[in-house]
Amino acid sequence: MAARDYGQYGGVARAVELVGERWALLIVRDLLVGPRRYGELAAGLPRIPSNILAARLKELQAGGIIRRAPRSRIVIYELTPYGRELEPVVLALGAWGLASLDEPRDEQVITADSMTMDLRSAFRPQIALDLPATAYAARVGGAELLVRVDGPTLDVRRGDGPADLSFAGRGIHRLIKGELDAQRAIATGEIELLEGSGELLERFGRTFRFAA
Amino acid sequence: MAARDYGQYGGVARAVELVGERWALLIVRDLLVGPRRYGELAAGLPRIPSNILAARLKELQAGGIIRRAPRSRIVIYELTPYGRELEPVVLALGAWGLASLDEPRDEQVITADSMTMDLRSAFRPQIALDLPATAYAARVGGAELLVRVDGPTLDVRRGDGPADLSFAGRGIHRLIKGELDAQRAIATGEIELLEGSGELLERFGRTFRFAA
DNA sequence: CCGCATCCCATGTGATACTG
DNA sequence: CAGTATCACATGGGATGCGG
Repeated sequence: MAARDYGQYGGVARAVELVGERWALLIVRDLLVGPRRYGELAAGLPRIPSNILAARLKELQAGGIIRRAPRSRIVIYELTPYGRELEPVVLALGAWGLASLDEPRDEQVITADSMTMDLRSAFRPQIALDLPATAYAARVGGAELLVRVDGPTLDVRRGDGPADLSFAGRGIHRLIKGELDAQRAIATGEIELLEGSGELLERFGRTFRFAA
Repeated sequence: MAARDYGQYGGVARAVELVGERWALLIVRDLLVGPRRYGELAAGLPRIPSNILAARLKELQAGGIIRRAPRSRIVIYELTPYGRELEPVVLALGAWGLASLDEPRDEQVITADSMTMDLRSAFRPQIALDLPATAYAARVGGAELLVRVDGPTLDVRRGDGPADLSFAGRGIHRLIKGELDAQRAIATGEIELLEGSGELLERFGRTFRFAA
């Protein structure tokens, strides 16, 4: 049950003993978006076997990374303060991984929490500072996100709502990476504009951009 | 042979598919210190089975993270530019892991490369800026490191050499974490002063400090 | 030697089924 | 809903072998 150890004494070895097991960092990623129930985690990690999810949750608790939310009638998992300190790690890892993403395969899902963290990884506060506050509604796969940018602050939440620009499509990551121009994305149908102007999609592309 | 995938399209999932397998990040950690031969990697990862090391090296090559150094008669592994972009990730992960390190168990080894990255994780350039240039020689376990701090720059290399302070002992991490005061470390023998003053050990402790 | 490849067994993982 | 139980299978660990 205890994570297998590497026989080394050092920061990186200790870290991978705590969160290096398969699925562990994806659980942490989703919990960085917010506290989640067991079933929500399972839904956000469609291919994780339930016994593995249960085992990881125990290990992460034993490691002091997550805990069951106290004084809550239902079971809710949340990060401890120490677990929350993984945020820069996960954001950096996500940014690094974004760089080598190619086009999504049909079998690959894009979940709300995953997309949320990708947007956080790619968000450029300095750029957003000079742009007017904007609300975007994005639909990708089954996930609906409401993305509010206001100066240097970013707020992403699930669900729908009023937005300046509403769009859908699985080409969002490639737009963020600069591989896909906003105009072309609309022209080829890789991104479908539901409401709002193409200019706002360009603004989105400037606000969220993977910095090589 | 291809890393098992998670069925998700996103930055973090992609990243853990590339470097999430057991031992992979420790190999990257050591290669961040410098190019290494197969045998050097094996020596720096004492408990890795040779077949696993061979498998990981292939996977990391396939992922574009490492390569065999070109125009070299002997086999040398080094990071690609993309692999080198993992440095902030590994440093952040190392710093996070340092926070939950307790005392080293006897069976745990401290390797030169591991210690080097821990020092990089804990180095505080702003603090060092106001301190005189100093050379430290540290011996911990079997590893000998020559640590040169000059203003905001840090240089760590293996081996011995002239130093202002020379010390040994397995208590260095706890000194860095502030759990152990320099005076006490000397008094209890957790750190043995070979050459130089206790004041220099305090300077070391201020220069390398894990920032919670 | 160095850079792996093979073999065998223990352990971890994945799919499915099941329970309080 | 929140997990256990079970079992087939893939992967990891340790020892050993082997060609260049």
